[in-house]
Amino acid sequence: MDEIAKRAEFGTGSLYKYFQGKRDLYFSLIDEKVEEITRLVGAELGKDLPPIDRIASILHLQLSFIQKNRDFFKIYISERNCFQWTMKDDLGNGVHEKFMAYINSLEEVMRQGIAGGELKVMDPRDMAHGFVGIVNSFVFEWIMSPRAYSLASKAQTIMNIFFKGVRSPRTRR
Amino acid sequence: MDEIAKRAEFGTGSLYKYFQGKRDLYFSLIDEKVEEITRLVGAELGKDLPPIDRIASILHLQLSFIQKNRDFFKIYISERNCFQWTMKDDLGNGVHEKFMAYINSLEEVMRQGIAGGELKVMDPRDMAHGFVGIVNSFVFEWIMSPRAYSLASKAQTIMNIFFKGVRSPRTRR
DNA sequence: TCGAAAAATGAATAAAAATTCCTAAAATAA
DNA sequence: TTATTTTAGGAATTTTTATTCATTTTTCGA
Repeated sequence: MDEIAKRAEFGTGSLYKYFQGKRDLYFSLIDEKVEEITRLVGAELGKDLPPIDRIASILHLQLSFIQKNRDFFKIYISERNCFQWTMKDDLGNGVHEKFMAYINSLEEVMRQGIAGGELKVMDPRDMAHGFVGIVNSFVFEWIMSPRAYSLASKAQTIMNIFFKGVRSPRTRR
Repeated sequence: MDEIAKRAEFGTGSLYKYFQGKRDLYFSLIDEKVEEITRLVGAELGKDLPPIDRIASILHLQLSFIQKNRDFFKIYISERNCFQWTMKDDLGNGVHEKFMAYINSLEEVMRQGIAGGELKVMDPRDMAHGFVGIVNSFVFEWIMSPRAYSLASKAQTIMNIFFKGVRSPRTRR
């Protein structure tokens, strides 16, 4: 808290005027950003697009948001998986709930894609998990790396793997 | 440390006979398990199999290992992404290096698959990242959930998404 | 069985870090 | 301008938790 106060050019005690305590401060920051990306994705979902384009546009949205907020995502990624916090009380729970809401929206998009015949008949929740998994992995790699490339440039690769798979067509019976 | 000692039925001080300190204890445990799975995967890579079967068998190996060590992976998953530790010193670094070695092996398998024509021509590193991403996502979901299903049962789904993608064939031009 | 060496113990210590709270500064109203 | 309320500051306090170390217990060879 001393260090945060110093960097923010505040007195240590002043932090406690704005936040209940350390955890509250921490989760307020997380929540603010999560709220922001949630709103953006929500707006995108409002548009009437074919499922595949919808997924593509959500993907672009996310990648560019992450690229613009790289320091935040360094924290968020580790947070999302940190059970110590997540489990303990409702502060962490809120973040987890927003992530679940996101998965649910994705699942719904997948369901529409299946209904419309654009996507294979498969559990839409599994599809959603597969998708976020691929995305997370590229995001994680990008954050860890010395960032010599643009994250957004991976969008096409992600789409290709997720929609078309990596197996060569000529091996298909 | 007091709590660990209590649960392990040791005196607090005794822990310091076996470990340098808290971090050393922690990473020793992580390292032990990571070593174990690394050995198993290494043995599997030694076998002479076609790339796709190879990936399938590594996947099965991993999923059943994770299923058998669920409490450990609860910790490991959050660890792998926790920059606070990872960055700080060489204890955490060791774990990260072993993960990278795993990615490198996967990349090599992908490369062979491309050379043999079974897999599409695509950056093999991207392929490797896509694969671990999908796997991680299902593992994460399984660990978080009340575990009403077997993790190993997701193997086929993972293989399908990764190799064949989710787009319905009939939409392909 | 005895005695020396090794191992275990946990209360005491030290270090780190969160929170409080009293004082000082700033803002606002009369 | 002065009085009053509100906000900021940071040293002091409290809490937490890792580590130490003097003491006890166990082990094991003679």
